[in-house]
Amino acid sequence: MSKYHFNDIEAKWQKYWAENQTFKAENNSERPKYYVLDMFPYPSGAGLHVGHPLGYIASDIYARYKRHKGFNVLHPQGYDSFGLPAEQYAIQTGQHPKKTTEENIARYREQLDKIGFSFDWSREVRTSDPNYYKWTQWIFIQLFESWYDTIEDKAKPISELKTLFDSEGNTKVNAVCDSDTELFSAKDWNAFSEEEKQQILLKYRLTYLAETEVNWCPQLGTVLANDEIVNGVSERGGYPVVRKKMKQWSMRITAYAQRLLDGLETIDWPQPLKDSQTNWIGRSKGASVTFNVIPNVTSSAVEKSHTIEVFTTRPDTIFGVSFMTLAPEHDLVSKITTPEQKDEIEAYVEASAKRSERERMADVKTISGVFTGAYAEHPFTGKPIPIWIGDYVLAGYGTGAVMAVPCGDQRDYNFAKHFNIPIPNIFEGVDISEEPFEDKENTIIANSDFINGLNYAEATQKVIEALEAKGQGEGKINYRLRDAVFSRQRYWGEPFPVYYKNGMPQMIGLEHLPLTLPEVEKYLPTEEGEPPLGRAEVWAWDTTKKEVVHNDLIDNKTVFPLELNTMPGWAGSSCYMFRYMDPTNEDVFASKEALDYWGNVDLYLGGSEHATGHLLYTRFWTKFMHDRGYFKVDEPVKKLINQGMILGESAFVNRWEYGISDNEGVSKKKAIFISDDIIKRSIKEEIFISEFNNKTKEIYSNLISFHHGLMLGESIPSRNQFTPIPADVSFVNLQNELDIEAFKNRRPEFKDAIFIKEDNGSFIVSREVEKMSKSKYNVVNPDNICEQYGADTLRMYEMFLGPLEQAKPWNTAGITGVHSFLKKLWKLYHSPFEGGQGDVSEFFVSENPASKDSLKTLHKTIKKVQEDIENFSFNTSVSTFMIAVNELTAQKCNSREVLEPLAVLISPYAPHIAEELWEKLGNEGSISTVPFPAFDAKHLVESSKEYPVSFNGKMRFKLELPLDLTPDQIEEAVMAYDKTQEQLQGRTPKKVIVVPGKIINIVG
RNA sequence: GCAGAAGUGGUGGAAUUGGUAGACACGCUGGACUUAAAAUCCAGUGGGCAGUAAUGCUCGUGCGGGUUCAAGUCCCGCCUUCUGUACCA
Repeated sequence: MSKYHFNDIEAKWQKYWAENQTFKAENNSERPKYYVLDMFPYPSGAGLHVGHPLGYIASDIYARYKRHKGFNVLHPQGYDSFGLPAEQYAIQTGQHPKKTTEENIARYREQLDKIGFSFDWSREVRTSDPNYYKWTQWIFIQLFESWYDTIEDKAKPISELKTLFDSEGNTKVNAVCDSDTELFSAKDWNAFSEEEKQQILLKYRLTYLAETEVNWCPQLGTVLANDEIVNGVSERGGYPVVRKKMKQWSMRITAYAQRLLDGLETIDWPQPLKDSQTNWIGRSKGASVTFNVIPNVTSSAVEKSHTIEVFTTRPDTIFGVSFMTLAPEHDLVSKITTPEQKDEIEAYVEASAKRSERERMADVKTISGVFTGAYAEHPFTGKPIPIWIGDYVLAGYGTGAVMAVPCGDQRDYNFAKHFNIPIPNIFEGVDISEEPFEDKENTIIANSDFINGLNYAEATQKVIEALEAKGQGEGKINYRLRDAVFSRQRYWGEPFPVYYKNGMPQMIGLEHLPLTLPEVEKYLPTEEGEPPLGRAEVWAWDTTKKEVVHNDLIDNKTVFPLELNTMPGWAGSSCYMFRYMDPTNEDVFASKEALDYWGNVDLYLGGSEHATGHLLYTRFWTKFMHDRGYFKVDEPVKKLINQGMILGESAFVNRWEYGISDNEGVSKKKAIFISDDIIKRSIKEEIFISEFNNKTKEIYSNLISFHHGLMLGESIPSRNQFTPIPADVSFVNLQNELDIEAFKNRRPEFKDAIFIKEDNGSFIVSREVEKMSKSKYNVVNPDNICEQYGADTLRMYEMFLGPLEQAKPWNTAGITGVHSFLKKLWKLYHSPFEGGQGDVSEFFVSENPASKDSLKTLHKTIKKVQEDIENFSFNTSVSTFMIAVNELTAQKCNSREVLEPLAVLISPYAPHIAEELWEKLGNEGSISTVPFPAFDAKHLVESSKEYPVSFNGKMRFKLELPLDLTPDQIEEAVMAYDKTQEQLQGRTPKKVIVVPGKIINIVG
């Protein structure tokens, strides 16, 4: 006995860790804290594939390393367990999403446990657990009860705002609010009805209910946030998205736009991720300008005076305005359109509303628009400017209207050219007959009254001053970021703690939370188009009994209807990292002591796909919680690393498209699959048809006669004569040979297919690297790897694949190298059993001092591994371990002095084998908190160096010299050396470069 | 279009401030052990040329220039691939 029985060893230690709560973090500790967090997993039905644990393994190594370094490490894990897939599955099967979610979590847990992570499971949270979402609802109420003060630049309780309104109205209040908020005095305010007051306060609350234009996805039956839409279709499922007006809860994230930008300076996140947040927030500096619409006396439609507000980044070009364009959805469109233009405008508005976002994006080339018949007055020249509508102007950005300056903007230029609108030139010495002049750095303004001859900056300044003097504009900063829609018309999410009294939302008292999700008989919207919660029969709030009661009791006096929407996926994941600090606290979100002790996350590992969604919302909520005094910190994550995706190597069987189309159609066509090596060879050697014919004839002679004539062509083979059909990678071995029977069983439609094989009888698939996913049949499961090679091998191999941040394909071929490394490591601690046979050996370490060489190996390994971990370069430390074990094996090292620290060094990477060896070495307890071996430079001190000697930069030979020589002595020694003279062949060197301890270069 | 990252053997990848390019591993080739296979162990392995050989020469880090005694690494100009993002006024 003493082979490396990894299965037994791993099961033993996983059990030990669980029973002894080895990785439980303390909220009170003398040791310094360190918080390592992983991406919050959504427990999908497909389970984990080998790509998922990559980041978890890296963070686990780091967490374990930090424990060896004496830190109190918080390394929790939990589940983001609300979400669409479970609900879609529920709709299809009728199973409660709670049930499938729990099953999926159980499977995830089993898989995670097998890999040997050092999670503190006592802190597990699940977003779908009422004890957890109670606090999500609580945060929602805090947001509802807050407004944003733009002077102090922080969120404050709404009660303070009411006090201000009581005493001075809203005229002097500096707050973030809806753009249509009207001004009122204290007197007005006090005269308002309670309902009117509530209506006004909604315009200030950080979460508010409003009629907003949303992205509606009919197939998913819900609205989506901007970051949930990719290329105009839903991120999940890829369904079309249309624009629709709905009453929705929104989050006033725009209040935090500037702070979300500024905060990026303070955190150590990858630049690309910061860049994408910066772009998403989209800050641009310019001015808002108000244009007065010229009343049209002949038109009854234009009676009132209207104004159009626009945002521009180029106030300096204001004299170049030759028309204005409104988004088709703009409120003014119906009000200013003249009767003559009415039909045409209405047709255009209707057509553009029907166009999905995707269509609009797909065709950016087509220029379209309609003249409204109305004119606006230029603020300086007073000239009339025609007002158009066009869908190149987006309703959602700025004010949904632009002052068009065709000479200085490509889109305005295209529009003007297309509709023959004049293009006045306001740039000095620039030809705009072919294209606009968009370069603001080299602008000199002309034909522009009081700003002639000025550059961009000067002109902008002057124009803003002039606009302010006229009361028709001001300098302004605009953000692309929109308020985030927070309602989803779905079942499987957090219920809002909200009921409606006269249509006005009311919060349920904090002491009555959680408001738990009701039961429904179906997970679909109601026939009336209400969300699934509309099907719940017990879903009304009794304000006297303070409980949820049957809908029949609704009287709108004491019993009121509850909100039917649920919260989006990001609700539960925006503050979870803080709840881990005190996850079982029933009285508060987390105790002040716990929040203050742990602060924020020191290291987070996750993919870059959450850049503009989850990671932005998390920063927003954290800043909000900070403002309201709950969190000491205002950023959730100090350092963030994006792990690269592990890609799958898909396998394809190549179907020969031999072009048969008999009278009865393609369905009769027999599938012929051709082994990939034959195809490659055929293409290379141009032996296409004859080879296939011969092979086909052998296997299925009837086919030749059946398809006679079509097999005889002498066309030159090419790849496009073959269609790659995906084959499950589990049916393919390391030699790319397909298990044909297994393939046929999985794909019955090919059970009669013909397989043209290699001469040796094998069938070779072609390979392609793609994203790993169930739909591509290229998923590799970690469980099988753990079973076959062990978790320690899996952990080390995932790290060995390459740099953490880089995307890389998974290829199981290399895993044997890592596995045999662990076997060699094991062997190092064992010696042949006396009188035994073969590889039978027993544990053995000697107490004798280690050799100088072995100590050198150990210490250079300590140095390198420590540096690697701190630089997150885990792939290189795996190589370092291999080198160390190879060297120690060669040195026949069996000394405890070296082998004991070696086990500690390797334990973050391969914890199970390290624990086992640690125990065999006679130690008590877990290796996990043993101090990391100290590096001692004295073992690396050398007395001589084998210098590479170069001639004109090319290394020719090596020369061993003592390290204590001066450069002059080195030069002397080199020049005296035979080989030097041989190289020089009598020439005298021009120069000799000596870098002591590094290199010698002889020039000449 | 814009922004970012990356291009090194048959493959994954090393090379920390410019200083021996290809560490480590896979794969492949040869050998040992075995009836055989697996496993294990040993040796070799960037291309080309010369040599029986030891060895020597030469070309080589996407392409073209440059700086330097010395460039995968620094500078300038291109090419390709990937990843975000896109009518943002």
